[in-house]
Amino acid sequence: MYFRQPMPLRPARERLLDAAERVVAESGATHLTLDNVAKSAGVSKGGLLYHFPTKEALLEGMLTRHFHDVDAEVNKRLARRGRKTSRGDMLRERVGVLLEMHPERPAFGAAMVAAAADNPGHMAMCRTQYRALLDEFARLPGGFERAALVLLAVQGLLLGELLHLSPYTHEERARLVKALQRAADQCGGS
Amino acid sequence: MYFRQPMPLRPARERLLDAAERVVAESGATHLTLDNVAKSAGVSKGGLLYHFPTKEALLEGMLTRHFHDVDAEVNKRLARRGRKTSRGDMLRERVGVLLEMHPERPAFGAAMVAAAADNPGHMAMCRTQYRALLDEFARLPGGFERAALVLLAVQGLLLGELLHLSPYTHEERARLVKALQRAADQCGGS
DNA sequence: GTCTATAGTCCGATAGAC
DNA sequence: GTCTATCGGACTATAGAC
Repeated sequence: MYFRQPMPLRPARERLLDAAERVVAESGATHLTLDNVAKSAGVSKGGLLYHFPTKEALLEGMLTRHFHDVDAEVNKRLARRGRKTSRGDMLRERVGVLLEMHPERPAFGAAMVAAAADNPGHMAMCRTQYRALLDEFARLPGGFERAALVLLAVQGLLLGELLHLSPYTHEERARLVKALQRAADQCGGS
Repeated sequence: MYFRQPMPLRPARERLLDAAERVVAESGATHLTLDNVAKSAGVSKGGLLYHFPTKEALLEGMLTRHFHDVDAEVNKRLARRGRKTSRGDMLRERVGVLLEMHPERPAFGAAMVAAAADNPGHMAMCRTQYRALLDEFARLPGGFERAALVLLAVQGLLLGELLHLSPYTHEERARLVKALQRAADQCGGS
C-alpha cells in the first residue's frame, strides 16, 4: 500500500471522453474521429478501442456521461440546501447547472452536438429526458409556456456557444445568466 | 421558342443547396459528403463539382444563401407593410421569419450546423451578423436583455429542432411561437 | 454543363504482440 | 490494458470524355 504508484489524475476512460468533447467543441463534429480522440487524449487508437469498441459506443458513452453529470450536479446542489426540494428548486438549480458548467468546462454539451451530427437516432434519448423535465416544470405556477421559454433560452445560449455562434462578451453573458435565473425563479412564484 | 424544353423546376445550383441542407437535417452533419449531396440532388458528383469546386465552396454557398434568404424574407415582409419601418418592426418580422420558415422548410438553418461541424472558422461571419442585429435591437425601449433573451429562445427552438432535440408537439410549438412573437413586440413597447 | 473513372487520403475496425 | 500494423471502404478532388 505504501509505495503504490499514484493514481493517474483521471482514468483513461474519462480522459477519452474529455478528449472527445474537446475535439467536437474545438474543431467541430466532423473531426470527431477515433484517431483525433486517441491523439487528443494521449492514448493509442488500440487503447481507445479497448474502452469503446466502436464509434457508436464512444458516442453513447459521451451521452450517458453528460446526462449523468448534469443530474448528479443538480442533485448535489439540491442536497446541499437540506430541506425538502420543491419543483421550483429543481428548475432553478438545473438552469444554474447548465449555465454555469459551460464556462468552466467549455466542451460541456458537446455530446449532444456530436450525437446529432453522427446519428440522429441517438437523440430520441435526449428528447425523452427533455420531455420529462418539461412535463415536470409545466406544473409550476408559471405554467408550461414560462418554463418552456426559459429552457429554450438556456438551450439557445448553450448550443450557440457550442457552435461558435455566440457573440456575447463575458459581461453580457453574466447579465443574461442572471436574467435567466431570475426568470426561472419567477416560474415558481408566478 | 414554342417547343423548348420546360425549365427544370429549380436550377441545379439551388437543388444542390437544398439537397445539402436536407442531408444535414435528416442524417446529421457527419453525412454531408459530396456523394450524398449529389445523389440527393439527382446530380452526378462531377455536376456538383462544377457548381461547387470544393466542399468548402459548398459550405460557403450554403451559408451565403441562408443569410440572403432570411434578409430577403424580412425585407419583403417589411416592404409589404408600407410605412416607414421602426426598429421594433424589424425585430418582430425577423423573429417571425425565423420561426415560421422552419416548419415549411424543415432544413432551414442547416447551413450553420454544417459549417460549425466542418470548420468553426466559418462561424465568425455568423457571429458578426448576429452581433449587428443584437446592437440594433439593444436600442429598443426594452433594452439589451429583453431583446437578447428573445433571440436566445428563438435560437434555442431552431437549433433544437435541427439537432432533433425538440420534444414539442405541433400545438405546443405554435403556442411558444405566439409567446415569442408577443415577447418580441414587448421589446419595442416596453 | 454534366458525366465517368480514378488518384490519393482519411476513416473505422481487426489482429495480434507485449 | 495498451500498443503497432494494417485492411477494406468512404472521402475529397482531379482528369478528361461527351
